[in-house]
Amino acid sequence: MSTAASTAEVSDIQVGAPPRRQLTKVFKALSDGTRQEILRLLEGHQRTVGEIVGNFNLSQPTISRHLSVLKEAELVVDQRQGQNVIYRLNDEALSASMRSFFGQFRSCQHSLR
Amino acid sequence: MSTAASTAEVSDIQVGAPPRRQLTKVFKALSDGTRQEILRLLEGHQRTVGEIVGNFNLSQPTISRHLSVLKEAELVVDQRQGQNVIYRLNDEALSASMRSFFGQFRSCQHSLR
DNA sequence: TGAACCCCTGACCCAACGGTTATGAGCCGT
DNA sequence: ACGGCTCATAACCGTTGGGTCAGGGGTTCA
Repeated sequence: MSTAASTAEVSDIQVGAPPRRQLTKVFKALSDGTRQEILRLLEGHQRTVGEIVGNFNLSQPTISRHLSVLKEAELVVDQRQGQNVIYRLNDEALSASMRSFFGQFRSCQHSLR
Repeated sequence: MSTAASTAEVSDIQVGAPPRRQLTKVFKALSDGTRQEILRLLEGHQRTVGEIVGNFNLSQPTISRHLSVLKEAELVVDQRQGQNVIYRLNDEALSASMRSFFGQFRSCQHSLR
């Protein structure tokens, strides 16, 4: 038992951390350049779908699909506001996913606070 | 300018950070459960292909292709040793990718050292 | 109610992905 | 040189993924 935790024997997984299936969803969501770009757009600002579409040379349905993938991965949150639907980053989920995956690797723990 | 760097005005991108195309490769590589599992196997130990195959109910060629995807993403490094080929984690690339992507988001910067 | 706007969903197409089997290349032992 | 072991690659197949266009549901305003 090298790095044994307190009570549980196999406790690689932190409490409150996303389960593995969800983590795979997250990486699938991040594995597309357009979706990465969308996340960058949402950093800081919340934006309507139309605003997001305006930043790409892609059709509105295509962006809508990307957004639903990001929502499924819980990386973004949407909220209806009149005619518009506003998307914003789900900050907690983003950093939780990051910590839960990369925390498994010694070389990354150095970089985690 | 909260965490402004020295000279450059727009320096979201760290020096020595992987370019975006490479980052997408990394997330694509991470977006498969088997490949995530392989990385966990390689944490700490280096292993031969045969040892890795022994941990899955998948054929040797399948694992071999997964390994080549991970290698393309520079998440692992291989090295011939006699009959065997030994794979090990590429620690630097892993943590560099993590920092370079998640560093873009305020909510994640809190967790980065 | 109806028109206009914003966005999502369905149906479809082609490319990419993950799995398989078969085969071959590279390295050892005898 | 040969046989056996390890691993990678080629060819193939079904599924998933990302794109399009067409259409429809929700909301606002007159």
